[in-house]
Amino acid sequence: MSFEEEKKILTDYIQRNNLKISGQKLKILDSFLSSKKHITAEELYGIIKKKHKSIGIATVYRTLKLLCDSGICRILKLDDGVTRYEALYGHEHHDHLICANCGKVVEVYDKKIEELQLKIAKKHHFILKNHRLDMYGICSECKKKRIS
Amino acid sequence: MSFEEEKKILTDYIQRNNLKISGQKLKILDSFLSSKKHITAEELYGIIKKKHKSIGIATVYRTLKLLCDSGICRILKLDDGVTRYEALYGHEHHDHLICANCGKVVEVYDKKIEELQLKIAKKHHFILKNHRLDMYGICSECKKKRIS
DNA sequence: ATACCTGCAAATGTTTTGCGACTAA
DNA sequence: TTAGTCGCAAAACATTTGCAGGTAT
Repeated sequence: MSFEEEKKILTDYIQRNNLKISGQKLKILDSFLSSKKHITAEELYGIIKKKHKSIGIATVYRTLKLLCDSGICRILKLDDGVTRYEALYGHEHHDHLICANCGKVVEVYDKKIEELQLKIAKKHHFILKNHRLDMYGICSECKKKRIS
Repeated sequence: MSFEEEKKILTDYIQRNNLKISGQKLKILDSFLSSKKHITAEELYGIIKKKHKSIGIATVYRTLKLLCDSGICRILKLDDGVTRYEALYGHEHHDHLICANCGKVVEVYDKKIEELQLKIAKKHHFILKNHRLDMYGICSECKKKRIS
């Protein structure tokens, strides 16, 4: 896989902010983009460590923060309390439908809900920047298993 | 202030589960209900410690968990990463409009949004249990101060 | 009496930071 | 050359747990 577009976003951001590119940053970016959605720092660290044994977890944390700052990903906190990171580029805004039993996450989008949020914000004189809508329920598979 | 209703909920829950009432639990309940909304364990601990110097923070955590279990409050995690607790009794469901600059939280409710969520869940064959909608923006005061 | 509860301190788990050596620009 | 970066270990936090003594039922 090649992630030229994200790489460009990152290097542009790095140059604009007088930072420096490095093999570690690119490797972390690559592993992050190749990974499943909603990955934790520890999970990503585990993946990268296989190829690049000497890397430190501090570098993973530092780079994930950099990726967020540059707009490549965003932080996602669900109710389990662990911080996860979600790729943003080429990934339209969406909300989450989460199975409270098996943890499955479905990404959903509803234009009307988005509009209603803008309306609410306007009513309260807020300039809406972003939002998070996480819906918790029981998915059909878990429902069948009668676990709930 | 008296919080007889919440006290009853708690003592009922305690009796049903063969637990024991204690001065600490009641003091923590009282301080929690008297406090501002969306309090953290540390903040609550600070408040209680003024009156009841010997209390331990472990007891605060244990009691907040008990309050959640008994339905008096619920956990609320915003993007700042700290766990907050929100009173539920006499407090209908609502969503949050949060100022990304000053941290102000406005509680909002929109029936249509609630309905649309049920519809989305249904479409994906989920039984919706609950949800969290947090909208982040800039409030009118901060907007005026041109901080954003 | 018997569980449960408490405060304390230690343990845990996650994320951040200080540091000396290293490296990109 | 000179910042920024790295890996490491230590520190910083938030939260949980083990324990020995105390307390409600």
